[in-house]
Amino acid sequence: MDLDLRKLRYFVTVADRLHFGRAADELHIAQPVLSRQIRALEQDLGASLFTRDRHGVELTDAGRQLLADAGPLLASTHAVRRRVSAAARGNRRLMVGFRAGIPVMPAARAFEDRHPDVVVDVQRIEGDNQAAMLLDGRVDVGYVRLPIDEAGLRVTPLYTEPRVAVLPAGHRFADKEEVTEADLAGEPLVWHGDPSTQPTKRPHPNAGYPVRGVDETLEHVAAGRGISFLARSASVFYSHPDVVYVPIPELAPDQVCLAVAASHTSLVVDDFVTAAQSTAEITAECGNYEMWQRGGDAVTRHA
Amino acid sequence: MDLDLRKLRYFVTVADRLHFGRAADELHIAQPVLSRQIRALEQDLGASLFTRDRHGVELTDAGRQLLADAGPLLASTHAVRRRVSAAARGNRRLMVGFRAGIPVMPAARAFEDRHPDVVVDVQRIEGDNQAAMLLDGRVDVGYVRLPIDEAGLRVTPLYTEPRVAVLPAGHRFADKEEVTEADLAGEPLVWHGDPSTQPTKRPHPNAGYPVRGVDETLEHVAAGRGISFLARSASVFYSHPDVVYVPIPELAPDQVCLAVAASHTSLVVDDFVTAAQSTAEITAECGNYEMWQRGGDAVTRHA
DNA sequence: CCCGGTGATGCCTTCAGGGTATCACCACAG
DNA sequence: CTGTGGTGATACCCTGAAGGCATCACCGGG
Repeated sequence: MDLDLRKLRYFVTVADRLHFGRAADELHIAQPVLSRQIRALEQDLGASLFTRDRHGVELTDAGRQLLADAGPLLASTHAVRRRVSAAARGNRRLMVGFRAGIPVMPAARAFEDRHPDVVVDVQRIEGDNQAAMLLDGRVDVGYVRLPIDEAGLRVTPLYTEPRVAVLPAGHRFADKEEVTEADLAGEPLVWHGDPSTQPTKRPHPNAGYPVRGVDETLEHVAAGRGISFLARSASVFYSHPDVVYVPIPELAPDQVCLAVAASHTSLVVDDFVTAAQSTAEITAECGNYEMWQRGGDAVTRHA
Repeated sequence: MDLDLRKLRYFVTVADRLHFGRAADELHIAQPVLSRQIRALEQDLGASLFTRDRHGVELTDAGRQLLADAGPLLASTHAVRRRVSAAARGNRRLMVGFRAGIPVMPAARAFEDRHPDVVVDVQRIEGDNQAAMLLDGRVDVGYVRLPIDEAGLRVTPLYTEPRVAVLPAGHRFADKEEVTEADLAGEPLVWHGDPSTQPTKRPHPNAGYPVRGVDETLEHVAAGRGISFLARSASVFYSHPDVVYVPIPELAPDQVCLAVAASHTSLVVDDFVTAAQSTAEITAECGNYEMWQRGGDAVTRHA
């Protein structure tokens, strides 16, 4: 009758490993049990999920579909647990995640004016975990930068901001007023995020070094392992003696959005989204936040 | 460990009825079983969900949070079942839902050019079921009209279109070129949708008659039970001898969006969204779809 | 003070989920 | 050609949770 989430979790493990024995090992159950559970799941769904021919387990079309759906589904069950526990503790906290350089406090203050009983917590998130943090409920709402996997999320565009190139101090373009993408073509790239989550979408197809967070980016660039790109506002908060920032106006601007887990039904969250939208308009248009207005053109709001 | 969806479904029933005995009856299980299952769920979540004091069961804060989350979660499990079954049948179909008057075929044709192997099915949806149809997978993608409960959905705005007032033939404004909201203030309203799903958000707070679909709306208006409002394009497809349409330019325009279940991860769906966005731009701007470009006053009237 | 209706408890049965031992199959080394 | 290692499937048993039935504890209204 109801989908069995335990079997679904087992399925995900088998689908990842494509090996019953090792999957069972990881799940700390015996292999025969796993075989039976998967078969039961197949019977329940009325579809075979794996082809077990000689030497090798392979996903069927149905299996691929289930694997694609299972992740968000399991994540949202975890999110439900978190939210219920929070509500049971008489939760008056809202966890707001943000990528480096995005100002959270204006929206938080506007929000706390309307909800004096709710405490806003803020927490840094990174490109490689921003979606997961939202999906499993570790943050209620997140200021994210594109690209992001929208599956399971409600994503509201806020504004865009130009990007800067991050170059080692001795770089041949380090003294330029600005650079173009063509100038830097062929340079090895220090890219932001885990290669398994965002293998495409990087500005250059070059091999390079995967990093987490702005600090690591700066260290790698300073060490001469490559160059990188940052949203301009992020560059304001981080500096390194052996690194320089050079505007690269040609590069597509960084898009800042507000994201909420699609399963997250809460008036409090909705109110924060509203507050964030109006304060984003103010920061973008009036520039009462210094770093937005630093040099160059004002940040443009994204339609 | 894993959330138990059976218990969750039981919980939803109890939370709806606020009565263990009747909930058990509806679930076709014995009442003691239900009591134990709910208690087990409370223990599993580490939170009490109901206050069972004398004469009445009441939801706690945690229970309200769980009730809000449980619906989308259970719906998405049904959606997963549907999608897996579809994939197992070697599904090459895409079910597209649409509200009355929204042209689907341009996007469907553009989509089928890119996916000759996929058959696009279209299906009418209504304001009171548009979200549910998407959430439980009965349609893969939906052309919806706002307002819609965005929980569990990814909603992409497409365009807006003006609305018309729907008046009985003998109405005092039936011969006007256009009317304003103030003109019609105080008129009883035939509103679209189930009162439990959209009790707010109607243009007027008047009492009125809930209906499903455009046909019923016209019947009620023709019978003199009230007036109503429609997107202009919807009015093109439906006529009634005793009903006239009058433009009401002042009223906020109807917003047409494309919605997808947030849990629905599929390249095919993403491609349809892309196709819909570009064709929406074309229909809105170039007017190769007649009814979109009809001049504001060219709305059809029926004496 | 009893009575009807509520949800909770106690006890039993059934069956799904877990374990161990083993089989059937196949590639490959000797 | 045959043994061997490694794969997933099958057989069989045990435990615990879900279900049913009977009953209790509680409380408001005659």
